[in-house]
Amino acid sequence: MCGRFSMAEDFAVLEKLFNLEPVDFPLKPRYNIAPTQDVPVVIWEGGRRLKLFRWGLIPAWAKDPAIGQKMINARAETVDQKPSFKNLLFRRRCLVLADGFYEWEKTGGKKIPYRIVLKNRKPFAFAGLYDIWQDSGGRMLYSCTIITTEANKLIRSIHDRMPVILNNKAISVWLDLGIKDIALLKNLLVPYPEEEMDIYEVAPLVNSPRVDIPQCIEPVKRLF
DNA sequence: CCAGACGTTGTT
DNA sequence: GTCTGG
DNA sequence: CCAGACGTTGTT
DNA sequence: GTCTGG
Repeated sequence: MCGRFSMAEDFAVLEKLFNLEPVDFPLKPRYNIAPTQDVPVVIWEGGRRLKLFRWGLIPAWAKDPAIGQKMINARAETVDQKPSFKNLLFRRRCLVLADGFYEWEKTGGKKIPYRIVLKNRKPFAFAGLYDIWQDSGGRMLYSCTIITTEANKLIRSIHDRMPVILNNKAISVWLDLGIKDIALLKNLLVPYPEEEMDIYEVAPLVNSPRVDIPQCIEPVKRLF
């Protein structure tokens, strides 16, 4: 699963790396992003546009936006079958930008946080879906979900699910809403190669969603 | 037909 | 135990 | 995802 | 909106 991640990179770097249209708002570095918070996403609007959407998908038909707290992930295996996601797969695909994500290893009564990054330490893109919800006053609320798949060998050591990360080629396909071939799209929703990733233990201070400081992404230093 | 749910994860 | 808030 | 709250009444 | 259960 993916229930927490980081995105501390400057937007200028993201512009260059992902070929974005000029970004006209500042991005604060985030070391511990939790569900219900705004996350940087990219959608196609005559170019790759960076936006901030709320994490936790609130479907257009929802009466209570609280449902979004349960929709932080969508399973790749069933995303084309679930009523909540099926249509979005064709109409509202997005990227969610990150530079690392957290998974917790649960053994016995203990819970140890780990951070997973790319070996090249560059930001990357999760495969996401979004929707637009309107409150009673007609105010639009954009929200998104991150697609998950089975864990690769590296991550399987602590957890059996991981978010889908798209390489450059897959990013272009995912953002092209002209592409509606389900098989083609689902082929993108696979585990990222473990040989291109690193994993390391971090301090439990990351557990609290209120803590959003650089120490969240630092490796735990052992005393021996 | 209408009513009611619509999700994931982990654990048991 | 389960739900809500971050 | 984890942390933290979880209730009512009446009074200010 | 769309699917499932009754």
